[in-house]
Amino acid sequence: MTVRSRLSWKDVRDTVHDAILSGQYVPGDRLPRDADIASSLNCARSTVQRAMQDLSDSGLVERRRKGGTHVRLDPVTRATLDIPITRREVEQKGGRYGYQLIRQQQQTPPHKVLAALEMTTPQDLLRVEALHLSDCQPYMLEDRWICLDTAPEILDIDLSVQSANEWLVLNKPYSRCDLRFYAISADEKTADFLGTNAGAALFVIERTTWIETAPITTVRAITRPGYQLLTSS
Amino acid sequence: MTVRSRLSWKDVRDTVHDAILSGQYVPGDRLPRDADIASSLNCARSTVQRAMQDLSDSGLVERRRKGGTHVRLDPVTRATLDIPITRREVEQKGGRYGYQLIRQQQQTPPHKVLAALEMTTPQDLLRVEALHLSDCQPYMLEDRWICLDTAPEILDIDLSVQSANEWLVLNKPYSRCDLRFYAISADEKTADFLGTNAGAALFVIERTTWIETAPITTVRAITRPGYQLLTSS
DNA sequence: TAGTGGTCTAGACCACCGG
DNA sequence: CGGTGGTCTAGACCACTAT
Repeated sequence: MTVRSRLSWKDVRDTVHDAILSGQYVPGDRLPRDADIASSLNCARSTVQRAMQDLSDSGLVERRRKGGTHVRLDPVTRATLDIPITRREVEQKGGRYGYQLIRQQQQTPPHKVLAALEMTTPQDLLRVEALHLSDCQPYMLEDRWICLDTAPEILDIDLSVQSANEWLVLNKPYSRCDLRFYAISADEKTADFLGTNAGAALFVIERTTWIETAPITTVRAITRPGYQLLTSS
Repeated sequence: MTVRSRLSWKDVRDTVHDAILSGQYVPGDRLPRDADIASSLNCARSTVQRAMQDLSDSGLVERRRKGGTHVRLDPVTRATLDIPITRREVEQKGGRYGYQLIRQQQQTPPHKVLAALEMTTPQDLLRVEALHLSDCQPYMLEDRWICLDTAPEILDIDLSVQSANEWLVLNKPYSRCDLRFYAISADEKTADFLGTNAGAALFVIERTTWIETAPITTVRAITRPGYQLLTSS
């Protein structure tokens, strides 16, 4: 007799995952009830629950009360992205971080910015343009709008020393964050800042954050040529 | 006396989250032990555990045995992306989906492709080039390499009818997926397929999948001008 | 080695929703 | 209405690691 060690929820998850990978269940199929899986694998139902929760989170199965658990008909590729503070990103890639404040002034935002922030009443925002450097080479150009109602303390910060990116992340935790990725052709001014030629294809990250419903900031970060964004494993 | 209903783990999560948002705990601070939070909120420790797990998953806190739970020093913006089958993506945006097979042939992959698939021994792969359409307009150009050892059945599929994208997703579940995003300048041929001009900035999605350690496919999907990728949620 | 998070269990009740 | 997943509890033991 071999003494089997207790099953962990990861074991259960992998068992079910393997059953799906092997074709034992195909998209649309209904899986056994949690309780049945539990008794057939000889573990507690809550262990199965934990395993199925994980499979559900990763987009492989769909669960509904009474409806049971089904292999997703339309599987999605679900990925997690981690976007660190720019300083850390540069340092993690082995570069020496540098930072230049380009411009900082209160001004009336264009409608596009108001819309991104989901603001209804127009009001002046703080606009900050800055350049992040890696080993003294341009790394990322950011054009940021900050809501002074939500983050008035930013006016007391010397943004030529500490980047708005860093100050905000450390001092203004958000409860919601929208991200948007796309490509643009560099215009003259942008190309100049990033040390490339007008027309170069650049990767852009737009990020807008709120605390509850109050807008904090929206930023358009234009990366240097060749920049790539990877999933975090 | 009001009778308080039982606390859910989401209540606990929000309570702790709010304490951090309000500045009661700042980055680096140590939070109370789960057991203490449990008794102070009058719920079970496993309820607190569930809540803290969620906060940890979302990148707000860091947990270590014996070390306790700390507010993350270097908060990351953590986002989840859902990338559906291209046909679904087009349809969800309200377009009529179309598909054209451009070329399909077995050939020796360049080193770059081998490296992406983490293959050591060179061997012929199936290369498939295809164009996805939305309302008869070019939507996405894909250049795909498929590993015939892992997915030999693909040779029996008529890829002029069903896209490799769709067949693979439905029939070859993967256990690992790498994604990579960047921008390129359209070359003549690409511009022609996508109905734009050479030099246009295009957003590119590269995806490579494995089942366990066996490579399945790697694909470079070049999107039409103006394409944007958004976070789910 | 001792403190802390991670997990498992068995049981109970609830919430949702399909038939 | 009844079946299914979702959650809470109380307790136990384990695994990791800071001290």
